[in-house]
Amino acid sequence: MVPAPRPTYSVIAEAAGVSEATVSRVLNGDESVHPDRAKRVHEAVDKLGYRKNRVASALASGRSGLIAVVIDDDLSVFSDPFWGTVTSGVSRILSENGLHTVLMVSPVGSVDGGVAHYLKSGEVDGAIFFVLHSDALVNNLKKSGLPMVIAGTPHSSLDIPFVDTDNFGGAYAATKHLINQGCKKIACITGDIGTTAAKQRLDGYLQAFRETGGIPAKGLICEGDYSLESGMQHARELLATHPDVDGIFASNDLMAAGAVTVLQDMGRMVPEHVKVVGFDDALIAQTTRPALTTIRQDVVALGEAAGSLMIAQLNGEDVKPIITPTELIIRASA
Amino acid sequence: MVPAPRPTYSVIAEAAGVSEATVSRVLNGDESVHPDRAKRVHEAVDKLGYRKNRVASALASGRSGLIAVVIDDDLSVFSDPFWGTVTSGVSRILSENGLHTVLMVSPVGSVDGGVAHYLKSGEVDGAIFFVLHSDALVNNLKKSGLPMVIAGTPHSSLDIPFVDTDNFGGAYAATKHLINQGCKKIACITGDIGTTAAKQRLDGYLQAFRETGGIPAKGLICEGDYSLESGMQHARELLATHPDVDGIFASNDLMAAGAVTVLQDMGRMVPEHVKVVGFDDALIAQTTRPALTTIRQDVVALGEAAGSLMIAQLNGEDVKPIITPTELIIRASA
DNA sequence: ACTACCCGCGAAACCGCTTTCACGAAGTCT
DNA sequence: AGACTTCGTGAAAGCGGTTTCGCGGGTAGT
Repeated sequence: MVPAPRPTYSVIAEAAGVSEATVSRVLNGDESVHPDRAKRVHEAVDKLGYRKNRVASALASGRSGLIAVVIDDDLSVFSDPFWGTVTSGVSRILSENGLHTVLMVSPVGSVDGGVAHYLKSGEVDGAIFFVLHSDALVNNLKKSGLPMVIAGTPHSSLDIPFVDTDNFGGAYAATKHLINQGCKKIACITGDIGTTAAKQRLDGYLQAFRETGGIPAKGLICEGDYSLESGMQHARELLATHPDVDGIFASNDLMAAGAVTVLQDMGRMVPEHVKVVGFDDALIAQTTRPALTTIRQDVVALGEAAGSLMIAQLNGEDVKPIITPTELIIRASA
Repeated sequence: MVPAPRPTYSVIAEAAGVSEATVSRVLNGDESVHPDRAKRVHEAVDKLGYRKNRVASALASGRSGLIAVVIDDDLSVFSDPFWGTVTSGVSRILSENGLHTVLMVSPVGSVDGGVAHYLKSGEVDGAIFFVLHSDALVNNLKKSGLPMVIAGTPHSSLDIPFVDTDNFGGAYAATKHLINQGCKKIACITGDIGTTAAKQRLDGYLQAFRETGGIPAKGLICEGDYSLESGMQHARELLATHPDVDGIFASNDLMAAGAVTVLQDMGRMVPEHVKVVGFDDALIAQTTRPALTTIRQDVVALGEAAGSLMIAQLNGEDVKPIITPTELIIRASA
């Protein structure tokens, strides 16, 4: 079966009794067309069920209406609901602006892999990166003039707009909360320290600590990797080296949950003996027993911020980094 | 700064001393070009760093190399890591075949919303749907001849290829396991029964039950909605109406976790008094105490299956639905 | 040796839309 | 009233590939 051939400008133009150029003007919102003619065009479009061929449009105008979302798959990040949610936020904002999201889940390390080629091929109008470990690709692409936005704080200070959660402030608030709850010996389980988020959260913890006048004892800071297992492992070590630890700030909920499990297995009660605060307010924060006190980040808002930064850029506006606020969610664990 | 203008066929053709037509042939793998000339073309391409403009190519050939992945956002599905993972599987397979993934997160109910328009606009070569509640859009699009794949079993029997987990078999295995463990009174907390997955899992439960010669007592089957809360709520009801329940099969891990929490709060021990089996082998299955016995589905494989079905279809091959197997993971809860 | 094919290749049409350019009509200024 | 703008519009030239068509030369058949 041959799908009904779609009408083109030429048939619309004929039906409306105008030229193709005028059809184009009307359909692209050019104000200078006489209202009567514009109306005729719109009628023809409706009547014939015309839909613009975006590929042809892209070729002629040089704008594809496509924005790439590049997710580094080194860590199979995408199975983390966090990124899925960010992506859906991005996608929503973009589609509200007539743009579409091209998803690229791929290792991003290389400066001339498939992703790089694609981005340079001119098929997309911009790219949003979920950057974790390396800025190499982004840095390299900067020269090409492609509009870019980074979700997450970049490592080097490229002057590329980025969006990020207030990691520092959140971690600070979390630690402060532990202090206010009377904790004297507060440990920190960091995330993968190769990520800027982990560093910033550690800094927030340190800042709160510093304000108490003290310095974290050796061994109170352990480097985890955001996984459940690392939370468990470090909780075990902590208990061994610092049996009197009475507060733990973990850089994400998963590690916090792991720590809670271990603490309980080792006979410590949460929050009576040890208080625990996580980060993210992921689902697991609610399902852990006791439910986790944590730092909520508005993930959808983060995605939307990334999307709107991209749109502002395409409109030639000046853009500044956006840091989205966090919120302390107090539950049972601290 | 003007980005360096990219070379086009005409400069490649000139550099290689052939016509543009020949360049096109070489670059598209047409065998009929003399090896010497082909070599000259390749050399020119390498030397000049030529990259094909995919938009122009798409316009001329009618193939855009883009596949849409359409996710119904009625339920903010995308925050479920499940779909993120499926998507990354799809994306991987597609990009291995030179195709790109266009993500559309949007309510899909309407037959002529933005998504529908886009898909009909010819900008994509195919579409993969994550279908939950309604086949309306897919059904409508079928007429357009667009190659489609459905992830999840469709409600009506459109003859559109789909991929799905073996929901029936998994649920059957789960229930069977409970029976083998000596459970006499086994309840089922279903998922949102408007989804085919929930129905199939219920059927699997019923089948296993039937083979014991019995029929589930009134009230042993409760309709949940895949949420933690609904798991908790139905567990409470079950305990009230059937205090002697000794086994629960929940249609996903989240509800299973909810049920476990309630059981424990009500003084029942898991698995001693009541055994619980979930479905999915989500992260929460590992963090729940006791850890959940569950049915694992290979989510990445599901995505890859969807991608390969699409590719087969584009190649004009005959395609049949793919059902990916499940696996019983025995942990502590049953 | 002559017609019939086949093969590799270039010329040119074409994909459907955007945008520049120039033209005629209408409006403005002196 | 004549010269100068301004404004709306259509003709046409692209955008950068793909694909059809047909030509010239070599091979095959009789």
